[in-house]
Amino acid sequence: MYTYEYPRPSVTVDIVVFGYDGGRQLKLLLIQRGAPPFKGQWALPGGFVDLDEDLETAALRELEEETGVKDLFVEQLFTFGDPGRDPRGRVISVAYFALVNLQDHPAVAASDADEVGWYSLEELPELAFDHADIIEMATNRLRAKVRYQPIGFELLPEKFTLGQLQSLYETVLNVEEFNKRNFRTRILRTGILEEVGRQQNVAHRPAVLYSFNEETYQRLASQRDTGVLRRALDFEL
Amino acid sequence: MYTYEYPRPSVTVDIVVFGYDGGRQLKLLLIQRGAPPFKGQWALPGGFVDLDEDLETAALRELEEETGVKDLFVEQLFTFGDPGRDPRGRVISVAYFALVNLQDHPAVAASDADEVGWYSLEELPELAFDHADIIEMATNRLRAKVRYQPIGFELLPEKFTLGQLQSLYETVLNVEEFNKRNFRTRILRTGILEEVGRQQNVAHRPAVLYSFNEETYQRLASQRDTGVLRRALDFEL
DNA sequence: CATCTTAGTTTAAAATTTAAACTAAGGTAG
DNA sequence: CTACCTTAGTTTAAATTTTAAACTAAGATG
Repeated sequence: MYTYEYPRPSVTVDIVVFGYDGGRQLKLLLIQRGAPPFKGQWALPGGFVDLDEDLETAALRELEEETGVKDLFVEQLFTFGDPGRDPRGRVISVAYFALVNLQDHPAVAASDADEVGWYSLEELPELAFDHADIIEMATNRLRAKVRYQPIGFELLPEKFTLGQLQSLYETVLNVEEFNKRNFRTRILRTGILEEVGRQQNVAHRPAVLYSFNEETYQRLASQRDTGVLRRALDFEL
Repeated sequence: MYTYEYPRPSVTVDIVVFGYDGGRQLKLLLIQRGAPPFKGQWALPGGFVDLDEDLETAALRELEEETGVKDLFVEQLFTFGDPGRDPRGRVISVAYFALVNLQDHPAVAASDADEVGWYSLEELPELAFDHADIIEMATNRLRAKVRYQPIGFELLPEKFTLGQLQSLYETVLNVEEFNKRNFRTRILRTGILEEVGRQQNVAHRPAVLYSFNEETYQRLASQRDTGVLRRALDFEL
């Protein structure tokens, strides 16, 4: 038992993981709760923060324990602290936002006796706690961020074509179709893509494969020259 | 005394308040700590969250208690939770980011026996805890945000001239001088400014006074038409 | 070898951005 | 009352960027 002079809240982490499989829908990683409260309902992966553990570490640990997913892009989203958001008492949750490509992280090893699943963002089940709010904020963040930081690459496999990249942007931004020529020109102009080969065995002209050049990106970003990126990623809607 | 089955961290809020007085430097609101740890050193306003109180409410309450400043623009910045960031034990701090104009919130009523002061952002004293990191992140957020959201208005008095607005942007972004004609054209094109009179008793041609039109802004922002704003606020550096 | 599908280019018209030279409106000093 | 100082604000033409049409390219398949 632990005793303190003043009352203290519990602190948890929750993690919103977006996945992309090349289709027209983004996916979201959810677990089915095996214990009360909200037993049987779907929720975000997450759990209590250990006292000697960094917040981001806690989020990644809980994610791996509950879903087997690891090695992915992650950043802090927002801290949800409404009194009353958790029926067990005052629970403050630091929410994280993560991106992963489903090719490289396909199977999800269920553990901790909870079910795990990838849900289409447009067809989510009823969610526990205030997790619907957290997901809404994460979705807004993704849509905003994709327009000024090259985070889209986190959702694609190591090597990808410009067509795949364009489909991803169209999916994230929920847009019918961008102008192909201009998408190509804008993206390539930034210099953050690197040619790394060609498609094999496709029943049409094989596309050039690209990979994301982190080095060039860091140079652009640090030079305060983010205008190049912003202008390139700022598609007409 | 309060007893729990598992150990719990303490949760605090800290608030980074930027002020602007028309000069070439942004100001930051700091308090001098009256109690250990870091007694006598300067720090951000902040304190412990009450158990039945919203996080933002806690930040605003602590700010008013410690500095007398209230009624200002505020948003969540980031949650700092490194084990070891506070010598008293595990303390997780939800940091907030705030903007205020110094004309309307000039005097700062010291209370709680601490000293209070506005410091130039370029000449900060040594700071307690990890508050230097928090301030650095807040400054980056301000510089990034000013380019795609019209938050600059929060730092100016109700009525202002285009010259004042331009000076503010030059100060925030640390830029010598923007092109006057283009600044004017871009800002006015958005329609978020409203003419509300003229300067009086100035030794030169009196400028038109403007105020921020929240309604137009909301309309633009909700229409997903944020490109108008981004393009207008995206100054060449 | 014709045909299908997706990849990728060239380019001219339209739109926007840039910045130079200019005019305007007050106060102040003599 | 007039010349002059300071800052406000405009007009506009040249330079640049964006847009989107019509086109060519490359491989697989039957």
